[in-house]
Amino acid sequence: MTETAPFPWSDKKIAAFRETLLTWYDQNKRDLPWRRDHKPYHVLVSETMLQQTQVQTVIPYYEAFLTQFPTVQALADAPQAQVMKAWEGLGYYSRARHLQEAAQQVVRDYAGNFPTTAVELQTLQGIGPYTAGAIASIAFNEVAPAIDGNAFRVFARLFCIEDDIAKPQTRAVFDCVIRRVIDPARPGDFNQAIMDLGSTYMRASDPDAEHSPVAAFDASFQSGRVLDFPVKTKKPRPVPIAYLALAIHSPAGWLFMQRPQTGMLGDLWMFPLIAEDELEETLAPARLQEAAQQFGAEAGTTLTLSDPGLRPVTHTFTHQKWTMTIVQAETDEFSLATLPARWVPEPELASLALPTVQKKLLRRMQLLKE
DNA sequence: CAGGCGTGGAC
DNA sequence: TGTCCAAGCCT
Repeated sequence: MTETAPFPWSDKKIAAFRETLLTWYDQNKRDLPWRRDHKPYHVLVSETMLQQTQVQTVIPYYEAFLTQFPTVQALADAPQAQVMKAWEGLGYYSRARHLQEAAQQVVRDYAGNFPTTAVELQTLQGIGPYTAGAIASIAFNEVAPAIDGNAFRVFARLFCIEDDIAKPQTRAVFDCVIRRVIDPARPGDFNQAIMDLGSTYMRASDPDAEHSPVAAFDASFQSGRVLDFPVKTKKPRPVPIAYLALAIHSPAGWLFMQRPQTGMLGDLWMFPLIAEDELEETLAPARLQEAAQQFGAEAGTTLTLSDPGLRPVTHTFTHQKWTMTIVQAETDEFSLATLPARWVPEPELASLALPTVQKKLLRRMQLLKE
């Protein structure tokens, strides 16, 4: 479809689509925790967790998060470490930091009452065009599209839209189409119905377009090209990276470092890592000494290597594949340098926000169950 | 704009 | 094991 082509659906067809979609939704919508009410704070928390994350994964995190931080005020006032801990294992950790920042913005700039328009909502940290549209439509009945992966896929199929959804500029094409079709009487339900459709009959893999309630409106189905849509360029495969993970133990516990706020696994705690390409060969004791000195150990500190036999741990991220060789060492406690580092006794491991990759290391060392 | 940013499930 | 995917946002 080009920008100059006339809109392919008549007003009558648009009305029929809305009726069909919403009738199906009213009878078949999933019973999800965040559909119990339409409070903007609840919508914000759920939509943030749902970014690039499946419903099944989010449900327990959502329940626990709202128990711990029941109001936007409570989240704004909470210690940041507590928020990161609540996010542990969910991934994309900047979402947690941004979510709390947004709560603080609402408290500080809006006296605790959420702004009610998509345009204003987008000024809050972590809220982009999708989440703003979702909150505005669901909580405040604004006629605003909420264009996520489901909406891209559903409308690409309904209209056989060939534009590459991986390109940012494509959003405008879909925004234009959806504004034509969205039901102005029930924008929030319309957006959620599209998502339910996109996760059932019109899912990415193994779709069931034949039995879809909107099969009659589905141009890709009518032309036998369901799997040709949406058009989306593929992402590069993960780059392999080899690390040594330094598991340094003293009577005070294990040496952990807090990762920088920006970048991967920001604010979370891990063993110090050394990229293997920074090393000549395997880790000589002298190199371990050198590394320990960076954390504050004096030159004479004795480090005894232990348990060299652990198999490496692998962990794949979206864009990197890590292989980590664990180097365990025993030492006397030394005072840590200015780095964001701590000695962590084993009972306190549970109170730190640890990424899954760190938990894998601990499991391999049998310091964590499972 | 392109690329960075996690994790778990499905196949 | 590899590959792709899932209710995106930030820089």
